[in-house]
Amino acid sequence: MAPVTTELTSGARPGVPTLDQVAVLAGVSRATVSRVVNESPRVSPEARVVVQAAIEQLRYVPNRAARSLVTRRTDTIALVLSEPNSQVFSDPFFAGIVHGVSAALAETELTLVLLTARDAREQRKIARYARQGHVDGVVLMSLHSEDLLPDMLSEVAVPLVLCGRPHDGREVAYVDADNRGGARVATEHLLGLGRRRVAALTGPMDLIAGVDRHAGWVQALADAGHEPDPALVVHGDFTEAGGEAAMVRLLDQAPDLDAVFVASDPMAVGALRALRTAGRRVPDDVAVVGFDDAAVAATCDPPLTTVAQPLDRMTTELVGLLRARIAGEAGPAETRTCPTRLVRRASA
Amino acid sequence: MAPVTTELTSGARPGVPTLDQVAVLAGVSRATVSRVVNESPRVSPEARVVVQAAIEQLRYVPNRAARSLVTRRTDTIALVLSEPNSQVFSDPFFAGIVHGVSAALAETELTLVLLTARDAREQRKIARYARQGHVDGVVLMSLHSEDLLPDMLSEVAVPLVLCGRPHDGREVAYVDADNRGGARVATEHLLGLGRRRVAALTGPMDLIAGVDRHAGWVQALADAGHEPDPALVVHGDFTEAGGEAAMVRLLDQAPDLDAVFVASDPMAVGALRALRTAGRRVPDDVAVVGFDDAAVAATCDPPLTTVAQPLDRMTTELVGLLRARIAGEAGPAETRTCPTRLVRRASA
DNA sequence: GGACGACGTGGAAGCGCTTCCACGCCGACT
DNA sequence: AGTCGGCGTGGAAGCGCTTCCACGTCGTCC
Repeated sequence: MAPVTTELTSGARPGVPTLDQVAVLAGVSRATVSRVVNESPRVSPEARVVVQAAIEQLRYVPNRAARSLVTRRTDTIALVLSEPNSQVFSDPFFAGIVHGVSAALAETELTLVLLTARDAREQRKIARYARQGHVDGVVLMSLHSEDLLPDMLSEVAVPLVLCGRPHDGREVAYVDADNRGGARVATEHLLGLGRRRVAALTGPMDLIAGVDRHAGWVQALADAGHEPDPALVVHGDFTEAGGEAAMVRLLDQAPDLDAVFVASDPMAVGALRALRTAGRRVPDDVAVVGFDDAAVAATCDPPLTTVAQPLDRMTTELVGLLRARIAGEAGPAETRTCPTRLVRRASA
Repeated sequence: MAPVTTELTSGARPGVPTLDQVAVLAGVSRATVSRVVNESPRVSPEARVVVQAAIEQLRYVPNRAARSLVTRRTDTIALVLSEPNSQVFSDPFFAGIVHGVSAALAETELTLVLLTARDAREQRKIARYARQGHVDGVVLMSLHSEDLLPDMLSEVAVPLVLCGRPHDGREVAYVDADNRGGARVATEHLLGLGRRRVAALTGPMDLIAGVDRHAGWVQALADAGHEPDPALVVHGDFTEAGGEAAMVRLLDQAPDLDAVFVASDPMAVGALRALRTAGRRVPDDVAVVGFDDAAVAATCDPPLTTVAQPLDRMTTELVGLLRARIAGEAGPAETRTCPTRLVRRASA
């Protein structure tokens, strides 16, 4: 009897044993094996031991497709990077978020998959992926203003948390740094140094972080009674090369600037280079504050005063919010805005 | 009749229609719908039209778990980054590979998931993930010498291609740049410039790219009749900060050096900074050649002469090899070594 | 004109798993 | 001593899909 069953079910993939085979070997039913695997309390200690031995011996691993077909769970969450510019992919902030989320998940049974979408076509592919039930939840980052993914994923009704607040103020769970507050503090620091012409080298204005950091700069200047001067702002793209080019333009537009708030550290590194090339000393002639507190901020020349984001906290919140939503415990659209902190170094 | 069936099977997830519902709506059997979905030729044009309309109307998407339970395919491949140092994650080379593989897959029905493993525990998690049948194939990159993943994945018997040749010369499919040749050409270029004391700032020696690039430098010097001088080599870690520190050490060990081959562009940027700080002019006092042809190589000061790797070609080969193996067409352990190219700029 | 393929279709089995339900066993009550 | 409840267990259904097989229904060939 038993051998027949074994042969029948093991034929196709000898390397991958099934529940049945474990059950046969352990001399119990499939139901019991399943209970042991899923740590149900309704199993006697003896049965548990026997089954575990059989699992060990066969090196049994449950088939995920079969399991998720019935449980409708996958124990997988996706981190979607919606970014046409592949260079931004190597931005230390993204790397930090990916690293942090991955670390926050390490202790759990959840697996992280990273998906990238460079255009509408790939966005659709990702929405389909989610719709097909490949993942239990999604974290969306680097959202551009006209991004379709939030809409598409809402429609799919998959648990969703954004990294960065949404552009349109829609009801959706998100975690963000206090970009506006951080930029304001950075600018106030520059003003406190006695600088009168504080420029801004912003990020892309279709990224909410770009918008908010710009807004923080505007606010600090306004609070200090400064007139807004369009010559003092140039928009960058968060890359080092972009930062250098933008700084060149800024020096051209406003040769009398004596300080600049740069919306990201990679851009600030580029800006430092442009300033050096232009013969401006940092911080003597031009004080510089960056944003991110990336590794490079501590090692560049001069070391960069910058705004640190609490990456650990952000990623923990991200994962917490998403898990709560997956568990169905979540209220509507919880949000978390994490405080930033000015890190003083030599550049300002 | 029909309504009953519909209700029975649609109960749980009203938003996600099943094959049955499509079949009922189209007035055909599930088998026929399945054939249409899978583009089988054995369907009449009329049936096809009707079914497609029903699919459209219901916004039907096949359930991946159910499908892969029977087909034993997932249409997903994993790119595994086995790297404890999270900073390396933002290395432009990795970003380029991820981007390229993702692009090469864009035209196919395959989805790319990115997995990272920082320690043995996470490596085991990934092996389990593969063993559970979540992916059809795996690309492994950034392999350290004592990495367990190649062994674990071979055991799982999942189609596998390495990005970078294996340390132990084992039989396994891989794609790699001609790191050794590139390093040799770079060093020969330095020698051709008349430099006599050509140092090497290597990558980590537990990464095969680090080993091979070092070997190329050694070979070029040997070919030119130079005695090996341990003072001329320092090991770095592929990061900018590491490159800077290593350059400082190198200048200390060999103050008379007049050229340096740096095994990666981020390190070269750090090295340039160290050289400037030390008051050495580039290329006048010290000529510098990097490796990667990262974006930063063109924009740094001075622009970096560097060795370009054919990323497009490498990622195309990677995907091609893996797909062939998944399809079962592959012979044993095919390999591809892609030629590199010296890009001349101002630093050497 | 009758047998024979080819072709499109539907029925049904089964992929590996979870979970509901029923069953039998035991100790603890009345 | 008889009944009851709890507990561990096995049987069986069913998750949504693919695919084998059998079954008409044609057009075609001798």
